[in-house]
Amino acid sequence: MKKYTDIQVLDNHDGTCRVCNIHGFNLDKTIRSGQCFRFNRVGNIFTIQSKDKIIKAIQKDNDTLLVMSNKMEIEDYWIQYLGIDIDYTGIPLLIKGNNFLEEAEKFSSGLKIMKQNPWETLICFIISQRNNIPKIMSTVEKICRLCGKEVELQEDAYYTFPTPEQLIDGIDKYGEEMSLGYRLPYLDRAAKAVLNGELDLDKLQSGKSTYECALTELEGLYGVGPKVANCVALFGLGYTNAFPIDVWIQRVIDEYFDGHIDIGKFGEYAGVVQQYMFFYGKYLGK
DNA sequence: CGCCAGGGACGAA
DNA sequence: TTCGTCCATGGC
Repeated sequence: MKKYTDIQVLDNHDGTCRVCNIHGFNLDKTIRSGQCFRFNRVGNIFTIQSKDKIIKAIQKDNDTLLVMSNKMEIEDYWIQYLGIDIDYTGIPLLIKGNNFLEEAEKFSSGLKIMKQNPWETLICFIISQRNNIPKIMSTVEKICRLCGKEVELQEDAYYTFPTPEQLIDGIDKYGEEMSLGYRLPYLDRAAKAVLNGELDLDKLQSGKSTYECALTELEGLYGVGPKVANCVALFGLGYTNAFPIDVWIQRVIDEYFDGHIDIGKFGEYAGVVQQYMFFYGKYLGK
């Protein structure tokens, strides 16, 4: 998969930067397509958090983003995090002739697969089980508030995403108060596996391991099945071929693909196609 | 294989 | 107001 090399970050010297040549990247579609759960939108201003970092971002036009952060952090972290640098021009050829996918691609244009922090992605998608997006977001916010550290931005208080250690301490301290339900032991055991070195998420990233290897490792965790493992592989580990199947995707497959889809032909873009199906299918569903 | 387990938000009825 | 459903998984 090709990467854009001409994206420019221009410092406005007022605490903000302009990110130019973003090749049609759409912030709203990307953030609100159900990949990430730590954001807040007021009008066209998105506040986005990852680990201990935080930005405010506004889409100015098709080719420009205004981001409140420093140039280095935007270049080294947020552009990759938001998936702005990945070129999807190979997709139209792969879905040619399939009416549903062509419509979905049109509807989703500018939506990118994010490259989130693996640990954060794992915890968020364990929490996502059998929950809807508003509930996932409030639960994630809650574990950050209870277990993370307070940080301030423009006189507002925010909370960092807890480290494995902080999460374990928080679970000991607050337990059921965290309203995690049956997911509580899943989170506890995942955090302990990372802390004691049993699970090295960094080594599972694309380029350092394989999709099959990563999936096996993830599914070995208590409370992690194929759905969550594929979400972590796709949104956190960089395996764009991962194809998580949730109730929405299953509904789309049943309704528009006669109950079966051959994802092999989408190759490394399978996960992107899946996200188009999710985003468009959910829109059609309501 | 089928069923059940926390819980809370949300929309349909 | 009640009821079904929501980006699942493990235990039985």
